Amino acid sequence: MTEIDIFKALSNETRLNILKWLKEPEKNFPQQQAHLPKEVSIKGGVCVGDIHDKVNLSQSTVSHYLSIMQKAGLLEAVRYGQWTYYRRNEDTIKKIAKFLDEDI
Amino acid sequence: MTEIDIFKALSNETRLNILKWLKEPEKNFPQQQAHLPKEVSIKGGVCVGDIHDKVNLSQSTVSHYLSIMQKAGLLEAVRYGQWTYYRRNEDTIKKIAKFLDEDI
DNA sequence: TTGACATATCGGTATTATTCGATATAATAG
DNA sequence: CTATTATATCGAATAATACCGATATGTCAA
Repeated sequence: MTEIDIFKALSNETRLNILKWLKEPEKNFPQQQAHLPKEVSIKGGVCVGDIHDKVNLSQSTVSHYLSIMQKAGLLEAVRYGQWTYYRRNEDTIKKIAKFLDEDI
Repeated sequence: MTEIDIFKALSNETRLNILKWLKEPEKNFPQQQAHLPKEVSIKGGVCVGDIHDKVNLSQSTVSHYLSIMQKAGLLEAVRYGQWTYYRRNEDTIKKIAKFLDEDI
């Protein structure tokens, strides 16, 4: 989870798109959280399948990309039943924006 | 010169270091601009050889790295005689910081 | 307990990045 | 002109990344 890993994770169009889409999950994933019961909410989280549906890549590639972004700290994963919900990790995103602004 | 190219250029320790060093050229390159006559000044610029001296990589690799950063828009090159002086392109650096802050 | 679904991982191939030494080019100094 | 110095480019080896399809794992429902 170094700056280098973060920049590497950002060096790909699809991964950048996913990060952008997750800024407005309700808008970009209308079917969002359909699997979750009423009383459970994973704020900002979208499951792998829904992300996969928006991307013209195989399921394994999407899963791999999400894991790259998670390892870089850009996303966090919350498992609910058979689904994994990914959402932005705003802390890291802020941190790297600050790094770029102040240290580079 | 897309955001992707910029993030790729930033995804390398040496290149990141060069960018940081060029923030304070006088401090990091004491021999700086020794080849330039008194009346010529390339503000913030450091020649390839001086950068090469600070890096444990071959001359061809350093030259290649500088060209990657230039193509990404992070650096600009000014030729003076047989030397090429590279300096930061603050416009692009600001632009990418803003992009990360606002669009990601 | 079996089947179906969601996700992760594995093993492979194709492309791209890293890095080098050798050589080409360009400018200067004699 | 020629030798020297600075930088760029070329060609090649190795490592990393981008994908894929197949399979494993984990969860739920019947």
